[in-house]
Amino acid sequence: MLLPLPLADAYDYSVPEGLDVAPGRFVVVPLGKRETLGVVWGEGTGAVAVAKLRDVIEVLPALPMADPLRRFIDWVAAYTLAPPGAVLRMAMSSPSALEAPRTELVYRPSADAPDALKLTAARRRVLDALKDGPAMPAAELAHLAGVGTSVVKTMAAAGLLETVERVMRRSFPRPDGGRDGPVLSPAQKAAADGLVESVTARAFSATLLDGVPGAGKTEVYFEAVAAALALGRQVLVLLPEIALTAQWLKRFDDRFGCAPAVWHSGLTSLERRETWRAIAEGRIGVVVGARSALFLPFADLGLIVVDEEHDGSFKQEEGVCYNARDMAVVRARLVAAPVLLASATPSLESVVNATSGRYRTLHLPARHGGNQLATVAAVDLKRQPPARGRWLSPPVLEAMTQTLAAGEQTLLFLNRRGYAPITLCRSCGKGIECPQCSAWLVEHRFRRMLVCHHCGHSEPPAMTCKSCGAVDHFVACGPGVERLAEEAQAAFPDARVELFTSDSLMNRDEANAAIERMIGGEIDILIGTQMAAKGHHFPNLTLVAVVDADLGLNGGDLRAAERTFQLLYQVAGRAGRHERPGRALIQTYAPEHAVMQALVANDRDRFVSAELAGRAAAGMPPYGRLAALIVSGPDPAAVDNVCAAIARKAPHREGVTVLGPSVAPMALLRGRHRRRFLLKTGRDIAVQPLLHAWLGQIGLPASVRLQIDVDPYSFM
DNA sequence: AGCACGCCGACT
DNA sequence: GTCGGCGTGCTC
Repeated sequence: MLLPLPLADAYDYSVPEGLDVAPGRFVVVPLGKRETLGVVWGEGTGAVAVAKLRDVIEVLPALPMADPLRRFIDWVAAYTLAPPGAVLRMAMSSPSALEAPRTELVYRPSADAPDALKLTAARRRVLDALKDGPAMPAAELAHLAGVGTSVVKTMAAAGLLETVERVMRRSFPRPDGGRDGPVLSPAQKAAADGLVESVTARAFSATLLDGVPGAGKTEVYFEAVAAALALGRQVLVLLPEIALTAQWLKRFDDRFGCAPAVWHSGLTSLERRETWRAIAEGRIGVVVGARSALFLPFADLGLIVVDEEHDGSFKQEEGVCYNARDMAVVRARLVAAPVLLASATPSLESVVNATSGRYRTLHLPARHGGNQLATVAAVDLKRQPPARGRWLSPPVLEAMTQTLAAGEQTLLFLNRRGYAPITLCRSCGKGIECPQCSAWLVEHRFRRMLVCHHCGHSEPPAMTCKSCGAVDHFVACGPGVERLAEEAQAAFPDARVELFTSDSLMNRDEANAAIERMIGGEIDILIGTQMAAKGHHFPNLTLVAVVDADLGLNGGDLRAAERTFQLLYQVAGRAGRHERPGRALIQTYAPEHAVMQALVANDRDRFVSAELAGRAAAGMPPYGRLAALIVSGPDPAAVDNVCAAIARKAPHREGVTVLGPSVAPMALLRGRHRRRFLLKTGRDIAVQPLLHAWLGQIGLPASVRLQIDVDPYSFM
């Protein structure tokens, strides 16, 4: 039995006579003093003494976990070096879905109905209400017939009605794949035909759909969704959580006549349970979800779409470290279904897979007469700096003035929440730090709090400096979106300025309302973090200003340039997506940087080739493999001891380099001191056996954790 | 992940 | 004298 716990292996149990424990069955087993759920994984190994084995308590009536999903769990565990049970846990995210579903009593006329003439008027109305209709619960029936429930109950007692127990299930509307889609351009049509073909082939294939913003990628993959629905198969669409917006759902509804099932962290336990079950029973046609949806128990998965496939949020960096984009390809292979990766700025990994022929590529050029790409210009902050203590440069202010005068909208993009990223004491020069992390506390004026963006610690702003005791000597340094809003409002007192961040908009409804206000023209200047930049189309938005384009380039990690390019390309693409031409202004201290040059020249491909050449020369992904080891614990000395042991046993092999230990950029996180190793190997070396052999020899004190991140995305 | 066991500080 | 804090270790 595999238990959804971070145990090294499956556990063996004895099976009492008469229990059906076919592989995949969900079971309840004893574990220590408690009971836990598990899944039958296969025959026991015999490694545990028979005397130690305990009996399976119960086999649950739930549908068994399908073979491809079990193989997927094993595959992910083997690849990420996570305990298989930890991966299983992600596939059992709604344990209550395994319990026997709740039932209700419903009433229908009994077969031997007596002479209707002998009935009272009330009783006749009850029978009329049931005529030709479905059986229904007493309350509903009584309401419909205009009687009390006691009439229904006595009729049942008298044998006029009979009761049936019916399982209560939430019903999900079936998206209609047969509806006519929009008229596609010839290029869209060609791409859509290619995708439909791979869906009907009912075989594994991987396709990269590469198209500029506004080229109509969604419409194209909706054709593939329709084809899968026509075959009666299920579809999974993975989106970055932030891009799962009301606008996306509306487009889906317009195309298929109803909403898809959604899967994300915000669902209630009831929603999770009903959705999970309906997916397992094949009653749901399309699921749109964040990365965790990859582990849902699809009955008959016929297509996986990973939209915005380059997005870093597909990478999970805690617990089981996996990249949902890559694992989606694996899952598709195991269920023999096609997978589609879509992006306007494909990841370098996908670009290489496409050019090597592992993925098929479909290109979507910009549509004729359709959306014009914004013209992008860099503002050199060395030559045209903002006024002291301000963050908007003269060219940006000038462009905003013109845009306002034209009655059009501006987006100021700054990927920094809060008022100011650092608060300094003017007297001693020290910044206010998080007590648990090596990070500055960020001032949030909106919430009147100092907040750590890494661990969630927050404290009210103090008057006295903890370092030197100076009173009221604090000064906010650097811009956050809240401060930018203040500046924009001061510069344009008559403009309607609004903040669009996860702090100012507490939930989905508030965010949707803000989007509606923006679309409805009730906002002149929108100020936002990447939340505002992803997945929204604002028809009257014609100016985008990137306030600090260099932000993502600092730190200089492997993907800094790639990430910055992808983000800014996407942000710039927000401007002028309809009839109006748009422009994007990018404030930077490094206008000569390859990222800025590529953005200004709108030359994505040249940037990608240059970046790939650099990666190839350095033996970095996608041309080499990386694995990160993060050693952490509350006691730095204990952490260093473990690091020393790891370093001593480091493999010495051709094509294998071990870097570290080094103090992690986030040297302290949630009170744990952190050190990092980086294992770098050639593409042809399997890192898992290497890591297994290496780290298997390391003994860990209980307080020290060793996290393995195969294919790391960030380097914090 | 739970849950117990175990060894050191403030309470009836 | 105990209650209880969470570090450490085990569960087929």
